[in-house]
Parts: sequence; structure tokens; C-alpha cells
Amino acid sequence: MTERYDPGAVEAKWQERWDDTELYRVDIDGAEHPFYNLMMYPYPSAEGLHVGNVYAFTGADIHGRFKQLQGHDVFEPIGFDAFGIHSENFALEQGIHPMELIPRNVANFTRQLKRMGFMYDWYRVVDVTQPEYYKWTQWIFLQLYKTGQAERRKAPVNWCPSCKTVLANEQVIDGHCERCETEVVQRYLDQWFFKITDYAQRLLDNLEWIDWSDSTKRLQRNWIGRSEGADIDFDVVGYPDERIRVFTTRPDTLFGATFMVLAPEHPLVEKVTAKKQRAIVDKYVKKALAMDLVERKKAGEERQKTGVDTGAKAINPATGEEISIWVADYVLMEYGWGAIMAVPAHDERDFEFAQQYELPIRIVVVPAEQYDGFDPNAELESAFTEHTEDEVLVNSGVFDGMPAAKAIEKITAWLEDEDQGTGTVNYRVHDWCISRQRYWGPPIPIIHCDKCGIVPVPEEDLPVLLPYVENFKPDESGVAPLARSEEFFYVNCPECGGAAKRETDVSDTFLDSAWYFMRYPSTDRDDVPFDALRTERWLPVDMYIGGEEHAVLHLMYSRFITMALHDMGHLPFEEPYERFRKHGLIVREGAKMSKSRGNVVIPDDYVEKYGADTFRAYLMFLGPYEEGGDFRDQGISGISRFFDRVWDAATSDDLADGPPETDELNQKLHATIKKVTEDVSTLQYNTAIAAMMEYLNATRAGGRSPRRSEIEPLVVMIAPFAPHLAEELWERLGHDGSITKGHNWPEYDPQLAVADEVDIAVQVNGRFRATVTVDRGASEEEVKAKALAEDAVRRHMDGKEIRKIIFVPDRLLNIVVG
RNA sequence: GCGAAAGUGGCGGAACCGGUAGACGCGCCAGCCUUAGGAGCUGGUGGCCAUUGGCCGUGGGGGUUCGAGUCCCCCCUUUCGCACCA
Repeated sequence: MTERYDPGAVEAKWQERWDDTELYRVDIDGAEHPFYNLMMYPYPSAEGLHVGNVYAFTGADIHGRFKQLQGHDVFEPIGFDAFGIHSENFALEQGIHPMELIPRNVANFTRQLKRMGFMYDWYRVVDVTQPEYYKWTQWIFLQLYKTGQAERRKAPVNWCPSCKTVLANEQVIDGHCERCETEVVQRYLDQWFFKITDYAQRLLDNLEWIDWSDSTKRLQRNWIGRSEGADIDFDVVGYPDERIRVFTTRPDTLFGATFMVLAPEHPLVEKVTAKKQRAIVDKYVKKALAMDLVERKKAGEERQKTGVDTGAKAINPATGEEISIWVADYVLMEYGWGAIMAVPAHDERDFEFAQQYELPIRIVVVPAEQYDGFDPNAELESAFTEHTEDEVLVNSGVFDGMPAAKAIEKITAWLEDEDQGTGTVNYRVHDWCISRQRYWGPPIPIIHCDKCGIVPVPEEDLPVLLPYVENFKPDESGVAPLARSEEFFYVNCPECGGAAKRETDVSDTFLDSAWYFMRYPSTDRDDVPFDALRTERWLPVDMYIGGEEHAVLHLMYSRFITMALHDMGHLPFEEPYERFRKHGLIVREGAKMSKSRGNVVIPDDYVEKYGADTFRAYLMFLGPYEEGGDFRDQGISGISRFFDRVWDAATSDDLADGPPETDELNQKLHATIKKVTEDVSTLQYNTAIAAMMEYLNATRAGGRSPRRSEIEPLVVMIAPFAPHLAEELWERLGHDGSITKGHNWPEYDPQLAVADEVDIAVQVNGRFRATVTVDRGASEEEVKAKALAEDAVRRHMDGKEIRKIIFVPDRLLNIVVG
């Protein structure tokens, strides 16, 4: 043995060499086997790289390196999501301007990322706060505006009366300001929306074919929240020109609709309320509207349902009965039509409300077996919500006896004939509000002119630069801080040339991240957001790896933006990420990491002590990548020892030539290559590492020294996990150049990957009794003969007659006696 | 409340299509080496009884099967989403 493995020295040497030789700089215009390997770019916090970042990036980097070793030209870029509320709040807290703070954080992140040995192409970094980037973010806004997909309308924002500022949703905790704990209220402001709801069905449909983690798809489906049902119009007594439209998923229960409920914001509330009820309804509505959204949305179990009778009546189109119209805040304006038909017998919320206010409850659906002799005056203890083929209608006129599932169709058809309703689909997704009354983001490229109205900034005038504003703290005016820069604010109208004002809101940071991956290949182009040929070559992204916390917002928004740009003819594809895999979360000693617990893993500390390679590999070893794992400080020594032993084996003085010494070892080698290739392809890094350990143990069994042919393939397989170590060993094994260049991933021979001899488990009456060794593919007779020769088998057969034999080739023989 | 996922040694975790449960690693135990070691090497390590050997064992209970960690039903626990979405 010569020299000990010194990770620090090895890693410094190779990082320098990678830099010098521009090893990971991709030939963006000429690559022949392009593979776009993407990971979710980080928000560069002041604390520096979090172990969660390292975990995410390591798993993604391993995939990229694996593809590279298999002969692809891998493009693996990185960038910084440095705009947004996080950065701004931190800047406010520290009293440092973000324009000063962010570059510092970016520099620190860059240092840390380089230290981890990721194969980033550092020549194509995206920083969303740079005008060269957000110029095109603004361009995208303009394209959406031009095609009518960006729209300005009034919407509520969270307002903290104490801090006198607009809050983002994530700053509202349980209805209170996260800073001063004052109760948050709603204010209505003009804001910009992207019409993502127009894409709801397509966003849903494409989930059928894109190759994503199932759980992520499920989250997206829930978020889109498609419901099939019907819109139904109810006539209002005394108002022949008005109808109240409701959405329901249960048109089959129409005969059971015994009252209606309007949301407090519903436009008809004021109009239809009877005189004698006016005062009490006004009071209720005012109170409801003063409550902030979060408070109001608190679950019904915590807060009893409240409401008031308007005194007005509507006509149930099925029964012709007059039913009362109520106002209650459990009905939300933003879903459906802000009004419901209440069917207390078959909806839990309506049931609760009806009980509270003693409103009539009429059963219209019962289990089929209760149909005969059903008592029309039966009472319910809770709402009965089943509605399949096995439940049938009662109290429903001509529809009596019809299965509920069928009645949904039939009653919808009847409503259509009567011009009282239509079958329809509703979605939960709302349009995307991109306005932020904040400072640290790209200005929305719009000018407000008294004469011309809303005027988009001409494309040739982009970017609209974010001005330096000394005091960037939001204030009580509800007007964004950008209004304080006169230079910025006052502008001439691009259409009439008259005096005009700029839009002072900035856009949501999710807009920055909705298209950053399109920019990477074209960071050197200032004339287009993304070069057409490069986009053709590299996009859509081949593999995207990231956290599931972005399953609905980031991933949904970037799919939407991609679709919109595709429809405008800017992109040849409509789904941005061909494959997406989520990774799990790291906990420590079974507990979530948090600053207050003081159990946060600081990557720098471990890298310093064990080296980046060992830290990387340990993170991958501690659990299935897609599920996360439990970080235990003791565990890291297992990887450390493993690498020491790989080092010793590969740098041994008596490294013999020739093929693997025994057939058995050769078989083990091929089986290991097969296992590692498959596991790395499917992100099962923990078992890939285990297989490599097992193999190394086999090559060293009995204290022997492995041969070169036994150890070289292992060095290559280790390369994605421990790139520096692999480079060093590759060089010491006598190779020129980098291990990552060329097609070095070992191939396996499927014939050799399986053993010639197999151990077959022998059971008697299903219980394991012995094992016999036979040639692969041995016949039942052969195995049986050998099995019956075993003492342990015969003993347990106890001289009884063989009833049956179950034979699974190469695996098992079960002798059933009795 | 609804939805999803998961419960396997002292610990992190393996286990193809139902076919020898506990791979790999940590820890622990014994031995070797060493002036010494929180280093390295070798061996052992699910539990219980035992002389060969045997019984029990994947949250609990039932079932299907020659055979169940794996499939079905009921229950318990944990984690994560959504949270009055009509």
C-alpha cells in the first residue's frame, strides 16, 4: 500500500483541472447526442446552500453524469431564482439593499456549488434578476397581453393594518401577519391575471402521457380539480328578469333542493333581499366581507355555519315549489357561480346548515333495497351522499326508481329541454394573479395613460429596468414602492406621447421560473429569448428532478407558459419536461431539520471533514432517492471506509492484469454492472451503492488483491457518485483525459450476469427445509431427486405420501405431503 | 373531515411477477495487529429454546393460496397533501 486517500487534495486538483479544461462546457450548437438534464434552480439565501439543495442537486447530477458516461452530450445548467419575497424580506430584515445583497449570496452559492463537484456548464448561468434575463420575462408578459391571456381586474389582497403592507399568501399564518401577528384583512386592488383556467383541460389531459412521478401528477389533478355537473337556473319570485345560476355535481338531487344559498359577495344579494330583511342581511354581508379569506375558509368543524334569510324566494324548476334564498359565508364566490342549490338530505354542509336554521330536508336518493315501501317522511341523521348505480331516486316525480348515476344524465337532459340548465364542467384552478405590490421583481411592462388607457410597453423598449429605490419597503398606500421613483413612474405614453404613469407592480417570481429552462441554451443571445435552433436541439427537457413542494405552482405555471408560447408559434412542443422525478426530503435523526431545533446539516462542515464525494455518496445511500432519508452522522463513515477500500484496491502495487480471476467473480461483475445500470437509470441510488459495496467485498474476499479488470469497471460506476475520486483513480490506472469523456460506462453480458448454478429452496408443506444446488435451468425431476436425497427433507416428509409438487424453475421446489 | 403514502432487527434501510425475510451500511460483540487509538483487519450479530435441531417473527385481527412483508377485508398508528370546491 502506498498512499492514503486524501479527498481534500484529490477534489481540489480535479476541480481546478475541470475549470482549466472547460470540461463541462457543452457544445451548444454542435452536440450530437444532446441530453438536457435539469434541476430546480435554487433561491440563493443568505444562509448558503442547504443540505436539501445538495441532496436534490446530487441526485440530478448523478443522473447527468451517468448519461454522459453512456455517451450523451449532457447539458446541465444552473441558475439563481433570486427575485421575490424571500430575498426582499431578508433584505428588509438585514437593512441591506437587495441589489447589494443578492450578488453576494449568488457568489457564495457559486463557491459552494463548485465545491460539490456538480457538472454544471458555468458558461450558461441564469440569474433572473439580471436585465438580460427579465427583459424576456417582460416580453413573455407582453405576448400574453397581446393574445388576450393577460387581463387586469380587481382582486382581494392580504393587507396587514399594522405593518400597513400587502402580504403574500405565505406570509399569512392562520389569518394573521407572520411578523406582528395582527389580523390580516382584505383589500381590493387592480391586478394582472394570466388566464391559466383556459388551459385547465389541456393541463389535465396531458398528464395522461407525460412521464412524471405519479404522486406529482396526482397533486396536479387535485389542484386542477375538474368536476362534472350542471349549471341550473332558478327563477326568482317577483323578478322576472333575474335568474340565479348555480353549479352542482348532483343534478340528480334537484327535487331535494329545498333552499338556495348565495355567497355574501353575490351581486344579486342586494337586489333580491326583501325590505324587512335588509338591515340584517346588510349587517351579515358587511361582517362576512370584513373577514379575511383565510379566516373565512377555516373548516366548518371549527366554526359553526352562519347565514341569514333574504326573505326572497326562488322556484325549484323540478318541483315548482317556492324555496327560500339565504346568504351564508360557507358559499364561496370564487367557485362556480357563487350560489348553490342546497340539498340538505344529500350534502353534509347543506345538512348542517338546514339543521341549524330548521330548514326543510327532503330525501330524494335511497339505497335500492329501501326503494319499495320507502317512507316519504323518513328522517336522516346525517347527509346521505352515495350516488352510484345502487342508489335510486324517490320523491322525484317521473324519475322515481331511476339509479342515481343515470339520473344525473337524465335530469341534466331534462333541464336542457326545459331551458333551465346545461351539463357543464367546473375547475378549481383560478387564474394566476401575477401582480405583486412589491419591489424586488421585474416591473410589469405596462403604462397607464389617461387618454389611451392601458398601453403595453413597446417590445423595442424592453427591458423596463427595475430602478434603484432606496426605501423599498411597502407602505400603507397600497401602491408599490416603484411609485417612489419619479424617474421611473412618470413617463410619456408610447401611443399619444402625453403624460402617463407606469404600472408599479412587479410580477410574481413564479413567472421568472416558468421559463428559465428555455433561456439556458441561449444566455449569450440578447436578440431573442431563446434561439430557435438551439431550442429544437435541446428542448423539451429530457430529465427534470426537483422537490414535490413545487408540484402545483412552479410545475403548473411552467407547463402553462410553455403551452401558451407553443400556441403562439414560439415553441415546437407544448410540454416543457418530458420526464419529471421528485426527490424526497432529508430529515436528521428522525426529526425535521430546523434552525430552532439546531439540527440543521451544514454541507460545508461535512465537505470539509469527509470531502464532497463522500458527502454526496452518503446522501444518496441513506434512503431511496425519491423518498428521502434520515441523516445520521455516524452513518457517513460507512461510505468513507468504502471509498478508502476502493482507493486501496485501485492503487495497489500488485494490480494484476488478465480477466477476472474466477468465473464466479466474472459473473458477479456482470451482475453488478447490470444492477447498477438499472438502479442508476431509475434513481435507486441507495441500492446501486449497496451493489457496488457488495461487489468490492467479493473482489477482496479472503484478503486477495483484485485485478485491474475487476476494479476498473467499478471505478467507472463510482464516477457519477464520486466524480473526483473516480477521475483520480482513472488517471492512476493509466488513462489520459477525463473519465467522463468518451463512452466509458461498462457494458454487461446478459448471459454472464446470471450464475450457472443456482440454489433452489426446498420446502415441505410450504416450509423451508433445505437448499440444493443445481445447474441453471435444471428440470423438476433433477431437482426433486436431489431434494429427496436431503436428510432434512426426508425427515420432515415423515414417510408420508407425496400429494403434489410445486416447482418454480431456478427458485423453489415445494413438496406437499399428507 | 377528505385524499394519498407508509408501518420490516438496536438504527438507516433491502426483498424481481406471491417463492430461502433482514442485502448493503451503522451500531454492537469477539479475536488479530499496534507503544497507543474513537485507526485498520478477520469473524459474528432478528428473537426464544437447544446437544443434533427446532419454534416464533415484517403494526393488530381475519381471509385467499402448496406458499403471503407482498393479494383481499376490518382495525390501529405515523407522515404528507387538500381543507366549507357545491
